[in-house]
Amino acid sequence: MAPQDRPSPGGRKPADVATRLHSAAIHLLRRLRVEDAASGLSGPRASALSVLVFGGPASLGDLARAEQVRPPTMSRLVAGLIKAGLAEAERDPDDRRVQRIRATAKGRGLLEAGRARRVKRLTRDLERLDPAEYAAVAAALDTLERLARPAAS
Amino acid sequence: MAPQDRPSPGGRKPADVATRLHSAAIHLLRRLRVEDAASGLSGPRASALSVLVFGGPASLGDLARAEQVRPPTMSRLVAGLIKAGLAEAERDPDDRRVQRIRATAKGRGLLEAGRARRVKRLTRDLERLDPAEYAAVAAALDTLERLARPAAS
DNA sequence: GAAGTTTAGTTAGCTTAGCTAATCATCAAG
DNA sequence: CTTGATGATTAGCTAAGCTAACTAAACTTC
Repeated sequence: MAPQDRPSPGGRKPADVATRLHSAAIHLLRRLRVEDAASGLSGPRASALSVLVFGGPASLGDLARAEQVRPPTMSRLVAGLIKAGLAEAERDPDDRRVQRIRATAKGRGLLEAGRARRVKRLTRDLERLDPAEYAAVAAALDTLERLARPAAS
Repeated sequence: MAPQDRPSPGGRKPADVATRLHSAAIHLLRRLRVEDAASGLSGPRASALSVLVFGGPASLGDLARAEQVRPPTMSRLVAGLIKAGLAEAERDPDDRRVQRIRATAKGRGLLEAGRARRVKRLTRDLERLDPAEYAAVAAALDTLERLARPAAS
């Protein structure tokens, strides 16, 4: 392993911070994933549904792009969501090639419940931090959100 | 977007911080995932290989637990890695039921290259932050790593 | 306005990844 | 030496990913 690959525990250089932040995000989500089994929703379906719930109605192509997946894949994913009563689709009257897909109340409810379980667990962990640590996380949030935004480059 | 979906922008309550942190982690990784196509490794394989590279040799059961996957799934995943020359396995001499699986030099190289691409992109983004934002992220790192650790509860 | 081009989605057919159930092999206890 | 427990594999299914090829609708161009 080359020397610069060691994240140098207290490293402040951007490459070190990036390495550690990347790893922390992976492990944080992996840990929270344990809660997902309870929802009955597969990962890809939950993820697609969340785009509909938090982003509002979208076309199939929009969804495919958002999920970084090819149109045929999203086509079947959406078909599954519709069959399960979690989403519904109608033809756009202005351009009858496109579908307007949206979450149903049932879909919204299921997704919110799943997300609530993950967030609840994370909330408990945050409540156990000492005040200084908690403040550090809270203070970094705005920036983390900016880094997470698609146009962050 | 429904009103309750806005996580109360300046929210400092643990539940708000948890919601925003959760969402930021998801979107951050989704954005970095764009870099993964170049590695030629599928997500699950890359993830399993990373456990071997960063955690050292492990048994098949260890890997399955780490990846939150059933043993048969990991069995096939490992078979794929071995066939591709990225990992190798040998029987544990003390208990010949268990396999000791480890990454090969080729596997390590491939994984490091992929991770390097993701980290490089994140590094560029970090370098564009102004000093105060950058400091806030760096200051939160230790705590974020603690939250990400399996035993964080 | 008919012909060609582009764009949105779907269908067909393949591979990979996930699961459960059943099996094999080895180890540990009695 | 049998019995039971444990690590891993095999068999066989469904879901999720892909590419290639297709349909349908909407533009463009003459």
